[in-house]
Amino acid sequence: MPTTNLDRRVEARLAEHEVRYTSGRKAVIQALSEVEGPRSAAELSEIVGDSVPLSSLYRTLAVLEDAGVVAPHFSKNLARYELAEWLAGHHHHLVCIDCGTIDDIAIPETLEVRVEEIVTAIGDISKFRASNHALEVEGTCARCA
Amino acid sequence: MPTTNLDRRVEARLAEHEVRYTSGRKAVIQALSEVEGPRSAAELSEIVGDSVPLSSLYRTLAVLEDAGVVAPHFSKNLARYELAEWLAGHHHHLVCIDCGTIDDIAIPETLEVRVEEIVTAIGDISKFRASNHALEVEGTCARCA
DNA sequence: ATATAGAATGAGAATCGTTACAGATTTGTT
DNA sequence: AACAAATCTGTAACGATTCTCATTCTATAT
Repeated sequence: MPTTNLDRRVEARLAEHEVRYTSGRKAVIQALSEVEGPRSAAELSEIVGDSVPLSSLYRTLAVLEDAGVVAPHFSKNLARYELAEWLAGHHHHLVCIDCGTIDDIAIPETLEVRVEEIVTAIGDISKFRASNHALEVEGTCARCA
Repeated sequence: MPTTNLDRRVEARLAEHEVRYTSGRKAVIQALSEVEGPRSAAELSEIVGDSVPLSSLYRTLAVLEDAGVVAPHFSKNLARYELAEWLAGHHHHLVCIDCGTIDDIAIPETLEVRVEEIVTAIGDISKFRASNHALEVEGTCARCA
């Protein structure tokens, strides 16, 4: 089990939260780093196999979420997890209204700047202090089209 | 039970889908029209009381969603419903990272146009057919600030 | 190296929100 | 009133998630 750069960053973050970077947690991080978008516990279980039992998987996700290493997304009554933005980079979401799959999409800097301008404007007209944002685009994915 | 303008619009929409606008369905619509943001089945049950049993409430929400009268919103493993955008108006969401509350926010037309341009651009660079969108702004709400 | 304390694990039971089922009731039509 | 279809409702079933607790592991002190 090689220690990647990602591993090092996760380990450091977990250390701040005084929890260990165990092999089960490593397996989940590894799995999440290999897929495109958020994945449910069941989907992750498919990937990691018997090495991480379902009950441990759920607990692992809770620990990782708590430490800010992964972030949950909810759709169709089920939670899907992905690496937090400081690990995966800022991105937006394409949500398929047919199959529920969520794909990440990073947009060109020029567009991103325009999104940020809008978010700033929203902060100005509301009593809300914005710290992050995501554009959720709903529609039909290539597979369901 | 007076028939409001909202009732008439909902009734027409349901008629298109060949379902009736019964008193239970009316009660749910009424409840949703009186609150600020999305509400879960349990929360709605609190409002409508015994007049709509929980199992009926769930089925009612399914019927209304099917007809496009209400729209679900997922967070923390539970579905919250609100009136569809053609009834409540297009809006975005302010998600408080502290208390979890989601507030609706409608933005000025000039900003909305810019959001739509960005969504269109995203559709162009991906193989995704966008039908709707929502800007999810994360941050701290006035109460938690 | 070994002992020890705290952290982490794993199998199964329990819980929660939600859906499916089936019989009873209501509605519109004739 | 009589009928067929739509709707309702209590209960059972279900899937996703959380909890429990006995066991295993790990870091640290000795």
